[in-house]
Amino acid sequence: MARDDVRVRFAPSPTGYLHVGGLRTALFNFLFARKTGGTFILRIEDTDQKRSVTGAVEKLMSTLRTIGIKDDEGPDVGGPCGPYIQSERKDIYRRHVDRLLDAGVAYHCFCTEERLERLREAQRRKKLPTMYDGACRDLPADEVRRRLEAGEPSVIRLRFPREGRTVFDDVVRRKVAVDNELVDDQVLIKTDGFPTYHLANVVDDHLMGVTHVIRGEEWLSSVPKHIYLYRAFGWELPVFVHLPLLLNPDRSKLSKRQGDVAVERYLERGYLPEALLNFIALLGWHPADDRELFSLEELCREFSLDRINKAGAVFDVDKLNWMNGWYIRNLDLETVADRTRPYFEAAGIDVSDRETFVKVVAVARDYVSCLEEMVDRGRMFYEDICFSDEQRELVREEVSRSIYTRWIGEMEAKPAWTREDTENFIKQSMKELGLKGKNFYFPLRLALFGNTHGPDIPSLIDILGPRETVSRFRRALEQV
RNA sequence: GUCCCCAUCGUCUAGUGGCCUAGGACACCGGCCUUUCACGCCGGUAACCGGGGUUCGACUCCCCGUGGGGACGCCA
Repeated sequence: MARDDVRVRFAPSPTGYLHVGGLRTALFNFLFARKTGGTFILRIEDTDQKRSVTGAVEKLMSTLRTIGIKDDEGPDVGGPCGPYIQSERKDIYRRHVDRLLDAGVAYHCFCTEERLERLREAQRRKKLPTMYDGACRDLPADEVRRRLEAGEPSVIRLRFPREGRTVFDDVVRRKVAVDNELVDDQVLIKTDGFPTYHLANVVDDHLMGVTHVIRGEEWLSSVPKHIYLYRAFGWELPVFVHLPLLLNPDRSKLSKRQGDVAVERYLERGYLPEALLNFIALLGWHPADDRELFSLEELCREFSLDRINKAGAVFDVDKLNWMNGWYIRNLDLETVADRTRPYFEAAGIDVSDRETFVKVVAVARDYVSCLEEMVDRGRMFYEDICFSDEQRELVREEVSRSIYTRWIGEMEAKPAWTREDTENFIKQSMKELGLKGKNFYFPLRLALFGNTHGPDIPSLIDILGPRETVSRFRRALEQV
């Protein structure tokens, strides 16, 4: 299977955002191209004018770019098979459908949408399969010509054979068979002159030299139509690879209604491209061993079509959160700081003191599963602490006040204060005040950090610096 | 309703007839580490949908059920 002329494509429709299922399809295509040394094509399927959203193509490409999936050919980088936007290829489809018309493989249909709707309704009532009844399938040629010339709205349908059986191979499901009589006369060209997915997809895949069609399982049942088109044109079939669906927690097809499906939403909240890609690669695919932390380069090396799963996969946000947290904790600290910075700035926090900010990130990253959460784990280093009633009670206790007073005295007496000084004085003051454990540490952390739980005291004082530390003790002492 | 596809812990999955007393990861529970929480480390609970075959032997192969999903649009 390892051919060096592999050509695959990701062909999204520009709906305004990138669906996580789409990202998975894009990723698998990309990985297969990289693995085989093939070409990854990006093609925009915008043949539905009603669904077209302005700016969606640019947004889609920018999302793909930030996530690290780069196309070898596409609307942005060009290539020998352009244009890569289907709305700019209208005449190509028109030319091809004429060939089908001439060969009698397609026909004009004048049925109105209302008639079709009534037809389907009647079929449903009679518990029959819902499909076109072929009313216009055998219209006399002169009648067709007359109605066309009269300007009557029409579509062009595929004249699908009514007997026989279509059997085809799929890399994931092996053999799939469908009785031809159950395959509908699919509309190829709509009233507005635009092609439907089925026509555009087959024509473009052939013209663009696509060797492997890797896409979601929702397309499996329309493969017979596509195969019939390939044969009608006299073209070689691509290899079909239908990926298992991504599912909601209730196991229905992953949809907006049950959580976030827009990749942009995850990116906004600080899910790292590394984590998103790693996580999504494991949905429907598994490496040969038990590893599950992979960089994109490693995925490119390990990926193979024969380890793709058949069953649908639930998109488990819990595991994504764990994996994203893992990346936040294990990626280079400076890199994480760079990527975290915009979140603090958006919250109006001045983090221009880089050295301090990196320290904040270093302690905060142990607590979060996405970058957005870093702000709540780090803002107390930049903002005045606000105590709850319960916390204020602890701060006001005599022991607490004695700790603060003792520390202020010690720190003000010393011109410089190091981390080592903190460590030493913790021991010393504990002994002096006769305190230990939580009785000592909770009041201390509360005054400095605003919470009894959190990073260790030396880290807190290291980040705050002696001046701010002393002033926080004073503020604690002022609590009434 | 019709057709197609699928079926191992709650979830993602390993498993291609004996290596399975069914492995890993997330989540959950417990322990350790630690001044606390978190991180980390260690351990635990937890699954082969059911019934028939085939076979010396089935999680693995076949059939039938059952369950789930997808498609059935002049959407992709």
